[in-house]
Amino acid sequence: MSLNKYRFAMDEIQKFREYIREKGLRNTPERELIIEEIFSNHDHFDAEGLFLRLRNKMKRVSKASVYRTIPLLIECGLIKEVYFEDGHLHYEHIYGHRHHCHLRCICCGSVVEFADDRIPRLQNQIGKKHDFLVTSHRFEILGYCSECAPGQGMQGTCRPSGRGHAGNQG
Amino acid sequence: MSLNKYRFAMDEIQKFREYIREKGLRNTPERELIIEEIFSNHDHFDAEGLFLRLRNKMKRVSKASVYRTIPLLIECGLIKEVYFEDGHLHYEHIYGHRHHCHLRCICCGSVVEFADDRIPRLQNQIGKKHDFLVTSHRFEILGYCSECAPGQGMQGTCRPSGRGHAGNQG
DNA sequence: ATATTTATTGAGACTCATTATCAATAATAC
DNA sequence: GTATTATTGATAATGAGTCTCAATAAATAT
Repeated sequence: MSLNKYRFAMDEIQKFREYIREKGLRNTPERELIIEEIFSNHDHFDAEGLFLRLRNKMKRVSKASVYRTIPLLIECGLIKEVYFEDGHLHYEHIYGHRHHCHLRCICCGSVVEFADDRIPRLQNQIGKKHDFLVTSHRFEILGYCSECAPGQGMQGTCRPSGRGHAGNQG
Repeated sequence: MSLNKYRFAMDEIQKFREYIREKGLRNTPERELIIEEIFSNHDHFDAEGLFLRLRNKMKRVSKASVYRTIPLLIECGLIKEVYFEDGHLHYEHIYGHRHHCHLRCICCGSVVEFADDRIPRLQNQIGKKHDFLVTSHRFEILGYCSECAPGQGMQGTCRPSGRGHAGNQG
């Protein structure tokens, strides 16, 4: 882990500690290990994978604690859900990503991140119109990546989407 | 079921029959019962609820058949996934809805549909930019509805989100 | 009509992600 | 240091969704 990354994780741990204190909860080494692990990597992750990464590094944290910590991190805004695929949720942490959305291949599952200034504007206008206090949005565009586009021959590599079906959207 | 609604469902069943034929599959009364039930109602639905609705109307269709039919209906574009909440996916059928997105209250779970002409345009521009053949999108705005907005007193009615956590998004 | 082929069905077993249980432990407040 | 009580880990329980398999029934050919 680079010095930089470590410093970033420290900032996030600090934010988490404050949140915990405000809620009258308790700070624990297990929770800090989980946050450090999340912020040591910029990829999307899921609960099981996170648990295994910790275990492989000999950080003893139970699966139950991983599952219990994720909602706390969501509540304090350090991570967010990005999509439901293969029967479970996938998350990402907020550091070092400007706010962005996802373009996802419905064939091979590959994901491209994108950002567009018009999206937050749209979000706010629509929220105002319907009298919602908007906190966030999720914009996901689905289709075929260049590798998987029909008629390009690469379709054999596409895996069927697993449990929960990540299928088409109108 | 009004005459009108019945006619609509027939159109959809027709579309489904063609899809089934093209794929070399077989049409069955169970599948037709499932489609009729879906199109008899304009609300969002989930697999379990659909199964129970059928059962309450004494239409004998097994849960397995419900689960097996849903992906077929997604593939042929008659229904689509709208969100993952309370540990499972929720769907809607396409009839009588122009394409729209959802504004969802992260507190009480209420959903408002909205449509905006700028969204499909955005989708296409972004798809082109990243060399994706776009088929669809899902734009979900999260926040607090007017009933649940912080500082408005109604927060006691908010239910915690269940399994899978429908929590905040950046 | 009848026979043939094979997709579909239903019941229930199974998988696997997530949550609940509970006794032991350990943060925090006093 | 003691009391209070949130948290932990191990594991049981839950529940959504899938698989299995023998029986059934569409579609098609005869």
